[in-house]
Amino acid sequence: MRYSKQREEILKVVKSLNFHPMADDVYKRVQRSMPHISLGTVYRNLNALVDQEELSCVQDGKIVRYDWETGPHHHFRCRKCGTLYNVEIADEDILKFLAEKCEFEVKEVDLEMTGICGECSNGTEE
Amino acid sequence: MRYSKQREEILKVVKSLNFHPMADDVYKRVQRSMPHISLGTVYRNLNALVDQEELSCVQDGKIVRYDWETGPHHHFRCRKCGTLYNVEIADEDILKFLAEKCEFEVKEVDLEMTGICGECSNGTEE
DNA sequence: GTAACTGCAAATCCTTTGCTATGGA
DNA sequence: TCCATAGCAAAGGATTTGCAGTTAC
Repeated sequence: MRYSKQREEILKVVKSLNFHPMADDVYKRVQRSMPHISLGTVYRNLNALVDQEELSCVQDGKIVRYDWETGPHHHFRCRKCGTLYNVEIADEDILKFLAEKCEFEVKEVDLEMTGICGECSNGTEE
Repeated sequence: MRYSKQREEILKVVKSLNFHPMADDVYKRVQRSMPHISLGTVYRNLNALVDQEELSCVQDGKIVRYDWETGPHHHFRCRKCGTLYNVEIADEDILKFLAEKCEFEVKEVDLEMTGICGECSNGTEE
């Protein structure tokens, strides 16, 4: 893959954000430094970066969100604020657990957990 | 919600299928007995049935698939044939497992498992 | 009778694609 | 130079919505 200033900037933006942006979020951010960039270029590069495993992505309802984290990981969604958090749980533990519980031979798992995050439960609990 | 012949037929069709149909699959099937039904009506009724919890749905990439199973359950996708199977695993077991592994207080989990299903591994294994 | 529901078509949203121009190696 | 990549705009697919006519109750 050939170098491009646009792709470099797109990658930098996703890695700099502390949330899981959708393509349009990335587009708006990159526009600040590259006003002429097109949305198509953003989509093409995000897809390329996911293919190269420099980024990963999560399906969030109908839309795709991008994720700076490329290693195997799972997601926790806060019911209150909607934030999507990355959660690291060793896959081997989950697979071992599932081996006992599931009739199929599971090779890979994707977990989406839901609950209330720490931020949102502050003051509510204690 | 008022009765409608269309909704009754749509529900019947989803419950009769042994796969997870997308709206258009349902539309095509219902058309056999109701040639004038519109795709909009199918979408509206599928959404209504999910709201009423007479059906559930699964996000499958960009599209929504409908599911005759309304109780809590998970999904296993075969890498080879693409079939989406329903899997019943007691949520309490998973939540107990996750309580130890995850920093968040998980209230709900959604598992998407991947592997090769029995049908597809026949002959390959043994 | 009247609100909810239908069919139809247009609109919407996110995403991809075709095309010509540009720029990295 | 040459081909991958950019920008732009048009097309695409799944889904929703607006509206006028129809139907359940």
